[in-house]
Amino acid sequence: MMIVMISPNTTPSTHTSSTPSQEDAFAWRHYHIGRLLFEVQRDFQFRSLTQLKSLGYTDISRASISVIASTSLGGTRLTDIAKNLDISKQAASQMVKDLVDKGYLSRTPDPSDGRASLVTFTDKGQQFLVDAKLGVDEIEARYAAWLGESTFESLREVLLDLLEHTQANP
Amino acid sequence: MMIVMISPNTTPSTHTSSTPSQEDAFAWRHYHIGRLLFEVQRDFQFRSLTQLKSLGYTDISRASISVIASTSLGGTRLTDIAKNLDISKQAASQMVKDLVDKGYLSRTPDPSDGRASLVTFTDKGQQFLVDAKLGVDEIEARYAAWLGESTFESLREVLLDLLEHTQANP
DNA sequence: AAACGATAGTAAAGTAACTTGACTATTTTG
DNA sequence: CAAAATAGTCAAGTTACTTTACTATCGTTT
Repeated sequence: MMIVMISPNTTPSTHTSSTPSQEDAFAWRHYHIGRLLFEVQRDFQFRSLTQLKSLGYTDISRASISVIASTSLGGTRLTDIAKNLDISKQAASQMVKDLVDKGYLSRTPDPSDGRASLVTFTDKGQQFLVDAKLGVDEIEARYAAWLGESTFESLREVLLDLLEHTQANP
Repeated sequence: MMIVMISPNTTPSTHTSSTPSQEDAFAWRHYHIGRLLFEVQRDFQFRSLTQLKSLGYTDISRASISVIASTSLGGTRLTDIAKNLDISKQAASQMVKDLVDKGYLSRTPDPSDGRASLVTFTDKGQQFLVDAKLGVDEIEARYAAWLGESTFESLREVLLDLLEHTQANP
């Protein structure tokens, strides 16, 4: 499979004709890949959270979402959540406790290890996932409309490819 | 100008042959654009912070970087930093105070407005920007090596294009 | 089988990065 | 010029963490 992405048809930003200023030497600050990723990611997060609030999920924060995203339907150990989010076990414990109190998650003893317990979704938690997908789909449709369907899908694949490399080379 | 990005040559993930499970209905969780952006962005942030620490910048946090990124060389008002980061003026004030105490930023009265002051870079702050670029360049080179130069540059342009749309449609 | 180090998790206290509410000093608007 | 808006501060509270110290279970070694 080969997906071809045509980049936006902008004129190259050579900056040669305009008045040179001190800022030019630091123009990279505004266009480096980390910043672009950050800004776009933040836009997505904002839109998603706004949608969730409009659906009545007013008790869900960014941190909550990151914990929920680290929890798989089959159940996930606290330690694995902590590792995945790169936070301490205590921090993960507190966030999970909060989401258990709010009714989205629950904890059951791990049958294969007496020390561990598995964090799982409650019915409410699974319903949250279903509802969250509505917002995600809407945002993706919006992005796809802006970029074009094929460019958007290619963006997804390139990010996935990049992610595989980053995970293989920590 | 037209840049063509060839997506990674992966087999399409149809998931048709493997054992269907409850997880399949929620597989979108792992591949939606928000998550991919988040994970890649976090990788970038981690590598950048690691590099900065190795250069001796042990007093710079993620939040510090976001404030520094919101400050322009010509000087930026506190209010604008707050708006840009979508945090309260008080939070921005505290973060700026911290970076002033650490010697990266300074505040000068705004000649055009008696209420306002401009946040600017000290020499140490400008040196930080120069040093930070080293890490950014290194990470970008790494990403480009993984993706291919043209795909990487196209990724940058697509993100920039997307960002323009998100900013135009808040 | 007892001892030992590693692992899963908790408890409690402290810190970083915020928010909210109340306020002052300027500036802009009508 | 009065009124409303804006730029910023002060103080107190909250969220999302970290650090230090600890218990319980597990796997391994001898």
